[in-house]
Amino acid sequence: MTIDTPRAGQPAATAAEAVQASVRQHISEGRLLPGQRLVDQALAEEFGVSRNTVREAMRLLAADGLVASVRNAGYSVRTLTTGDVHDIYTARRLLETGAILKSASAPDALLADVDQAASASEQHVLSGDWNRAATASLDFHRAVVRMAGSTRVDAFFHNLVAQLRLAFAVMPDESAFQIQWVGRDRQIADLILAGRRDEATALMNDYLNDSETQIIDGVRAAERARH
Amino acid sequence: MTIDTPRAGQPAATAAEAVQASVRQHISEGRLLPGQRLVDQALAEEFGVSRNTVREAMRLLAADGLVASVRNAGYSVRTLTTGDVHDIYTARRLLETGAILKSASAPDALLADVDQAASASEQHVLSGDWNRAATASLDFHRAVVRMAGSTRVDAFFHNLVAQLRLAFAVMPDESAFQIQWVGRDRQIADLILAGRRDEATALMNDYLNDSETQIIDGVRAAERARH
DNA sequence: GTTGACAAGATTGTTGAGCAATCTGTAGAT
DNA sequence: ATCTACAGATTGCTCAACAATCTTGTCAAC
Repeated sequence: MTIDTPRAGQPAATAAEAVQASVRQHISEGRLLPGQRLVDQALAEEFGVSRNTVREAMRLLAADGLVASVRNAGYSVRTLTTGDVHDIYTARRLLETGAILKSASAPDALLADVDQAASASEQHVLSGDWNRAATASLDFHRAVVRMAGSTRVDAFFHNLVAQLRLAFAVMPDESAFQIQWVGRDRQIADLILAGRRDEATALMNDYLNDSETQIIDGVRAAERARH
Repeated sequence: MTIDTPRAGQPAATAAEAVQASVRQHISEGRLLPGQRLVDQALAEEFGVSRNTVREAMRLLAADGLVASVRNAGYSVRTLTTGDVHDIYTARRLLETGAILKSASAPDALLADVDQAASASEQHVLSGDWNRAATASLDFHRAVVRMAGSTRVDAFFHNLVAQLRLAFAVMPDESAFQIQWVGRDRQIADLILAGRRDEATALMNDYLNDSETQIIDGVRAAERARH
């Protein structure tokens, strides 16, 4: 692992935040796989910071649920159980369908974001880049949740999605898994924009149920393979 | 401030977590008021731990939104703006009404918890203890959200409520503010238990709107009083 | 009286070394 | 094969120190 150049958006005010952001990004991009151990001494040397600084970053990541910690034994990239996946999808159903129902009172700009995110996702599929398509699809869902109008809910959902990526990483064929959703994103977006909210929520529920089923199968297979 | 004896439930595995839990509790109970500065050197001495340990606790509290931090200037108990209050109530409307709609598929035990929490709240009003009544009322709302069936949503809502307490603290007459809700909690609980979910969500929405209005007025008054 | 510049103090951000507690894995004894 | 004891690894935490930066108080200029 190497130190990332600070992202343009957030200049990473402190060293601990830079470490946190970098490790989080590595996890999101699948460069750090679930179960991977994170030894603070080693991280400190790689990032060129002190152990205390790494520890602060690890604590924050652990609070976010991305890193598991066992006292006096070590940190590691979290491995999600099937129970975790179900919990995350239960939360997604609540937030995403709820946000659709509240879309009646959402400002036009947020509706436009939803439309745009669905289109961006389609573009990446056409150009065959499933990895970007997957990211764009998640951005679409974040745009949906943003319609609810709460920055705190946005942040929570953002973290939920980051955790979900831990499960994506263990899917046997992630490209085939990811590509199938894009068309459904478009359908949901159209129903939202048309104001047909009940149909949109129904479709969203189907989507989430199907996605959950597949991921739980994948996680279960990975669990068995580990033993 | 003094060091709390570790709570029975969670033995506070590490020193940093003990500090975090203690400061959080002090904030919840109104012993630390919004704007109060939290100097790590001073906290370290009071808790008998090192500065680094206090810093880790402050970072976690800042991530939770309970503590504000300005680089090289200091930590302080967060002061909520009217925008923050609105954001929190927008989140509450989404989560609480959504949870009620999902109560159809909630296990009986969780419904029983909702009933019990509403009753406990009433009891404390009868015995005139508005402070406990307020806590019990919030517990009722947490029980409602728990019906949604996601531990991650529970934790998020728990934190949301903790932030809201920052606003309660600046209400001119908190006892009068708190007592008025208890009867409505009971009504909502009865509608949920009767399976009249649409009426329950409508009543919940009214409740949250009224509560938001009053708190925003209180926060606005406190803002003016500060200048 | 208000404004602005400047210096002094306070506080955080971070480092680096060090020690105790505890987990993990290994080698040996039964 | 199972259990035990030991050694190594890793975390949790402390302490002292220094640089960067924010805040406050002072003083002069307008």
